[in-house]
This record gives sequence, structure tokens and C-alpha cells, in this order.
Amino acid sequence: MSQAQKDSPDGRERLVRTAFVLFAEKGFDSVTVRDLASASNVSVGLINHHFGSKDGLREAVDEFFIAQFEDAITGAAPQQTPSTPEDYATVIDAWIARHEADWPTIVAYFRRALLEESDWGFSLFQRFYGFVQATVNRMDASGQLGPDVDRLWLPFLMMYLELGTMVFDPYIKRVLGRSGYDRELWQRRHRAYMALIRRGASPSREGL
Amino acid sequence: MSQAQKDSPDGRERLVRTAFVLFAEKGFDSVTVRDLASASNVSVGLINHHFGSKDGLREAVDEFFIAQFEDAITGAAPQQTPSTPEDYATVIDAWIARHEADWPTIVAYFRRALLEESDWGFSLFQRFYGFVQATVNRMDASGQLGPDVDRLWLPFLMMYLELGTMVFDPYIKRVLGRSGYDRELWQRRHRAYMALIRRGASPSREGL
DNA sequence: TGTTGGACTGAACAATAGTTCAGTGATGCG
DNA sequence: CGCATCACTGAACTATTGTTCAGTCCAACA
Repeated sequence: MSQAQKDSPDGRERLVRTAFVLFAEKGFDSVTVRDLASASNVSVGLINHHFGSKDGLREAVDEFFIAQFEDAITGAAPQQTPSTPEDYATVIDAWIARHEADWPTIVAYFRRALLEESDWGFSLFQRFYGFVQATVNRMDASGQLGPDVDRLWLPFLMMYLELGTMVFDPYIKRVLGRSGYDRELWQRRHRAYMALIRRGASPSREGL
Repeated sequence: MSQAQKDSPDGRERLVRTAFVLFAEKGFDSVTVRDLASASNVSVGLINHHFGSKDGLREAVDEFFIAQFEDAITGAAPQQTPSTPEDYATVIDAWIARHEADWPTIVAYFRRALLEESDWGFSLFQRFYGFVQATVNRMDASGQLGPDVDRLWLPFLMMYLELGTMVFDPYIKRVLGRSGYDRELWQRRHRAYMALIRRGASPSREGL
């Protein structure tokens, strides 16, 4: 049990980090153990030495990723529990801002985790769902939800808006020429998202 | 150039159809040419004979899929161009209803197309975007959009709600125990979706 | 100093992948 | 009948994959 030394990462750590990037970019199956080894400057044998198999490495990378995600949902807002749409969006924005450097990689990895339909991808979804549901419940308790709003679907619809931004970002990039997470675009999305949740898209029916 | 005979599909057609199902279920890479051959009751060689390569078969399956999608967007509503959120949702509902039998396969294939980030997956996205955008423009022209609604993001957010329902349905199944496309659940989602687009989730601010 | 243990190597291995191609059988045409 | 064409076969081939393992190196410890 050697202590973690931060100065120069050993082969094991380099493997996890480069695998995280490569899996996110190209997908698990498309990355060979030789790709991983040469990108990490280690030999092929080291993967099986440390992780038993390529799948073992994947599990290690998943844990590495979950740690960041966990921190985002719990550690992110230890005291401030969001109870308005603005709070909720702010928490998520803060998380994104905190991970700005490797945000594209995180998004890409998240994408694949969700779309590959794995068990742990489901656990990610479930955890996120719990977070959104709790927020909606608090909004409800403080009278911020209309009486006819569907309490079952609203959390899912909110998740779709959030996760859709992540999952479809590659296509946004191709349609608009830049990522939906680019500063200006993201702020605009934030406002549009907020407005939709709050008031919908119809003109306010003052005349009724 | 033999005419298409409907009675008993030849090896080529059987290959495309079973490949469509298997690719949707397990993903392109996870399906071997031997799987495809035995599931279609043909020999391995036939794939390369007809399609040149496994990738050639994929292209044929993609075209097969696009044909259905195309029919959904254009053929679905030849005359009726949607210009209200209700119209829009109705067109999509009709499409889904029309493909009820193989809807799960279509959803699964769509998922994989998105995940793989292929050019044609992008063209699907783009085409759908064009459809939604046109609808939003018509809504705008007939005064159904609030003045402060973001015209750039609204179509994307609407797409996220629609596509999210498709892409995340496997998780809905695991959270709620049944598909979001089950009749009762779907109708409820339809209303919740409509309400969100129209009025948002906040209680109507009549007192203001 | 000798020895133990763990990180690390890389050639060799076995399994599996997609592809090739010589050959079969049925069909239609002259 | 002879010939050409076409869908189709399946054993053989080649490339690539993940895995194994005997062996190297080096730091820690007695």
C-alpha cells in the first residue's frame, strides 16, 4: 500500500488517466491495449499486471470518473441545497466551471457511459435523477410549482434538457460551429433553459 | 437489376433486416459477420459478396433505417405542416404509433447512431433540427412565442425533450418499471411536455 | 551484503476478427 | 445442348486482439 505520490505519476496512474481520455474520445472497444500502453509510455503487460485485464482497467477508470461526479453532486454544494430552478442551475454551472479544464473529456465520457447502457451508466442516471427529484420536491414544497404540473415527469424532462445538452453536444458543434458549453452560448442556454422551466414559450396570457 | 419480390426475402434482404436488429441490440462492433450470417441463414461469404465488406452492410442498413425516418418526417405529414406545439407533438405521436411494432428496435438503432457520431447520424440530427426549427418559425409567425423567448435555443431544447425520451428510455424502464412509450405513461408525458412548452412549471402569476 | 517483493518489460501465444476465393447449383438465353 | 450469369457456400487465410509469463530492475530491509 504505497502512498499516493503526486510529483510524478507511476504507470498505474498514467494508465488510468490516459485511458480516461482515450475511452472518452474513441470508446472502449476502439482503443486497444497497445494504444493505451504506448500512450502511457508503459508496456502492454503492465495493464494486466495492475488491473488483471482490459476490463479491469475500465472499472478503474469508471471509479476515477465516478469520484469526480460524486464530488460534483454532493461535495459541490455541501450546505446549499437547491430549491429553485435558479439554484439548481447554479449548482450545475458551478460544477461545470470547476471542471472547466477537462470538461470536454468529462462530457464525452459521460456521454458514452449513458449511451452504452451499462449498469454503472444506469447508476449515474439514477444518482442524477435523485438529485433532480429532490430539487423538484423542494421547489414543490415552497410553492414554486403550478398545481397542474406533472410531478412524475417534470424531473425527467429537466434531466432530458440537461443530459441532452451533454449527449448532443457533438452535433451542436457541427450545427452551430462551436460547443454548447462555449461561454456565450452556454450563458444563453442557461437563460433559455431557465425561462422555459419558469414560464414556457408562450406569450404571457395577461389578457385572459 | 431484379425486381423486389416480397414473398420470400432473399439472402441480401434477410441480411439487412437481421443486421438492423442485431446492430440495434448489441452495437456494430459487437456483432460478428458469423453472427450475422447464421442469424440470416446464409454463409459468411455472402456478406462480402453483396456488400463488399461488413462496413458495406452497415451502410445498407443505415439506408434502410433512413428510409423509415424519412417517411416519418416527410411522408408522415404530407399536407399538415405543424404550427403549434400540439400539432408538432401530434405529428411525432403519429409517427411513433405507425411504427409501434418495431419501435424499440428503431429507438435502439437511433441511440447507437448518435453514440457512434457518424456522419449520417449527424444528418439525421440535422434533418430533425430542420423540422423542429421550421415548426418553431411558424409558431413565431403566428404569434405563439413570447417576445423574450430565445429563438436559437428553443428548437434545440425541444429536440432534447423529444430525443431524450428516446435515448434515455432504457433508464426510464429501469426507474419506473415500464417504458415511457407505454400508452398511459406516454399520454402523461405528452401532456407534461405540452404544458412545459406552453406555460412552464411555475404557478401562473395572476397576482402580478 | 543477500534477499525479498513489487513495478515493469516484451516476445510469444491463442483466440477471434474480417476477408478471400475456388467452387457449386440453379436459371435463362442462343 | 452449351454457355454465361448470378446468388451463394465455406474452408482457408491474414491481421489484430487481449493475455500470458519468464525474466529484468530496483528499492527496502535484515
